[in-house]
Amino acid sequence: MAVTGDDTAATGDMPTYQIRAPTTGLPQGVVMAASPGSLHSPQQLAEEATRKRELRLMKNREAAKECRRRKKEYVKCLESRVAVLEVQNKKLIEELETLKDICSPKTD
DNA sequence: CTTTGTACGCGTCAGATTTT
DNA sequence: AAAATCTGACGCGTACAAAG
Repeated sequence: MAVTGDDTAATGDMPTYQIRAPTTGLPQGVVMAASPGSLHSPQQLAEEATRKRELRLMKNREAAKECRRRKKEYVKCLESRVAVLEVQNKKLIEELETLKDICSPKTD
């Protein structure tokens, strides 16, 4: 598969798929921590840390899904653009050949 | 039927980028 | 500057087709 570093950099065109969504709501019902000031025991602190980590993982999980979805869409866009350009290119080549024929000096 | 190769999606981490 | 968000890379599991 050979995955080596940057991709988009080569072409220099802005990856449209990385435009940010206006608002990122939490996936499922996520309750914020009860005011951090009210935590004391190492036990509670550990639980809080675990909760924070789980929340972060959960958010990142969703973010990754969304990121992949956008990228897939972006790739589809590029592919259809390629298809269009290929057709266009073919037509231009044909036209060029026709014009060449018309303009070529006759040998009689 | 089993093995092998390939494609795909997922969760996670680390680092870059953007927002506050 | 800190927090939040995004994304490339990696490893893992699953599905499926082709080969043996």
